[in-house]
Formats: sequence, structure tokens, C-alpha cells
Amino acid sequence: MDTSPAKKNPVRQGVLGDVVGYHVARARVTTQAMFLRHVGQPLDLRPVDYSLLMLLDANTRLTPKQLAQALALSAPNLTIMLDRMQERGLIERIRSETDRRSQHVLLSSAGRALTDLALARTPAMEADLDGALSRAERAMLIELLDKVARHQVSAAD
Amino acid sequence: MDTSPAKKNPVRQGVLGDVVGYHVARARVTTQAMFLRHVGQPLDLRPVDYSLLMLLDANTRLTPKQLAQALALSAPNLTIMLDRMQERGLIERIRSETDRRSQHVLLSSAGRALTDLALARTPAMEADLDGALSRAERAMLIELLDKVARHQVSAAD
DNA sequence: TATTGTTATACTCTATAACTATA
DNA sequence: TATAGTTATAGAGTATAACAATA
Repeated sequence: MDTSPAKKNPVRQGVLGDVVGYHVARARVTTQAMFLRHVGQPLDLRPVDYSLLMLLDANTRLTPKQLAQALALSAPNLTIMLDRMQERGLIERIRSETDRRSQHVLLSSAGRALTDLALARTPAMEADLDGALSRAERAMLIELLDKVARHQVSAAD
Repeated sequence: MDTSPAKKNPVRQGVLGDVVGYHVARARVTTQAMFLRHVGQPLDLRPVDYSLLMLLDANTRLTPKQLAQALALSAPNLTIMLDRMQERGLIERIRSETDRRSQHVLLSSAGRALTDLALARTPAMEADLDGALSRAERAMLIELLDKVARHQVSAAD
């Protein structure tokens, strides 16, 4: 196994070094590993499961429509995910009284408890980056990533 | 379809707003869309295919071992990918003379031509971010993402 | 006729174990 | 015995079309 941080024959990045998406993809490998170690494996949650719980924590109740948009999931795939979360006893689905086509998703008591565990583990996950980024750098990174995420890709030419 | 940039009932992010990995994942949605529009769809390349071509452009020849590490792919999955690239006539695999277990991967002439097309389209892809980031911000973002990517996740507690 | 959510299904991606050949 | 690469295979993730219920 290779544990050395620098190899004799490093692979040159070439133009990839100036491609933002390449660096985003590589950073994602690290952040995903951090998530898995601190939250995902201990609590048996995928990143998207964790995000769902955090969104329900912040919004009390959301429709599948809102969740699909916030989590960048297609409607069918969200249905499958909600089925699993419900089978696991973490969420409840309640038909809307005002529009009986739609429904509200909310945390069950077990979901509430798991969300609290996930919340408690979040600071340690973020602290794992302390060795790589100062607090100011971390705030700057989030701000810049947010600008990218909010950006609309230009129309076809 | 929803084209409005701001909704009446925005979904609150809650603690996710301070989770770096969440913002990385969201930024990746945008950068992936940019890639697809400018490079992926026109040239029929996935992000990882593009990265492979760029790496071979910068390094002339690389072993599957090096490529698997640089692209974060397992050895079996890289084999499948190289098979497809070879069937498509983009790369060649040459057995090493010094160690006949290993081999060198290099661009074919068709691969060279496609790589040049991809290189030519890269500036437009990156320019798509001009509306979101200044040049200084873009450089800063890459630097910060690089610090994250190079960071080793701490050992289990 | 449009919208919310579901079902069915196919396709791709990813992960793991077992294998061949070379060293 | 260890390493480079391959094969086989199963599981998870993702995308699309068709459908039911409601508006």
C-alpha cells in the first residue's frame, strides 16, 4: 500500500490544474471520506440521507417536490429513498389537507433522535478540515462554492 | 418548469450551510452541467474520460496503476474503461519491456485528435464561470479546493 | 389539461473476489 | 510470495416512460 504523500514520478495534471470542476471532483473525494468516517458509517447514512435529515430539521416539514429539488434527485428516485427512510421508521408521509395530491414529509421520533445524533457528530466532521484550512479559508471556500452552485450554466450556442 | 431564481418558500439549509462537503456536492452539480454542455455532449465524453485524455496529454504515457490512482478508480473499473477507450480507438496499450507485467497507456492518433478538440473547448467551459467568479476568486477557489483534496482524513478514534 | 407522486424498467456505476502472468 | 492487470459478478445508483389520483 502506498502511504507516501509524494511519489518519485508524480502524475502531472496539465490543463486539469486550471479546470475548476476537476478540483471540485477531487475535493469531493476527501469530503465524502470525512463524512463516511464521522457520520455515514457510525449512523448508517449516505450523504443524501444525512442531507435529508438536516433539511427536515431546519424546515420541520417539506413536500417531496421541495426535497427532490433541494437534493437534486429525480421524483422516482426520491420516492424510492423516502420508501426506505419510512421502512426504517425515520420519516412519516402525511397527505396535504389543502391539496390532496401533495404530501408532507416529516421526522418521526426515531428520525428526530437519529437527526440529533447526526447533528452532534457534525462539528467533529467539520473540525477534520482544521488541518487543511483556517477558519477564514473555510468560510471563503463555502462562499465561493456557493457562488458556483448558484450560477446558471449559459444556454446552448 | 421552474425558472424563477428565488421561490416564495425557500428551503432553509440549516446546519448544512456550514458543512463544506454539502457545498462541494452542490457546486459539483453546476460544474458537471458545465462540463456536459461544453465538452461532454459535443465530444461524447464523461468527466472521467476527459480527465484521462488530459492526463495522457500532460504525461505522454502512464501505467494503468498510475491512472487508477489519479482518477480514483479501482483497478477492475479502470480496465473496463480502458477497454472502451481502446475499442473506440482512442488509446493504445503497450506492454512494458522492462517489466512485462505492466503496460503503458498512450494516445492513438485519433485520441490525440479528440484530445485537441477537448483542449480547444476547455477555455469556453471555464469562461462559463466568469459570471459567477472573478479571476481572483476562481484562482482562490482552486487553491482552497486543492488544500481540501490534499488533506488526509484523520484516523478512526 | 396540468401537477403530484408512484411504478416499472433499463442502464450505468461501483465494489469485491478470484484468476492469469510475470517478478 | 508479491504485484500488474484481468475477468466475473453482484449491488447500488441513476434516468426515463407510463401510470393513478387530484386539481
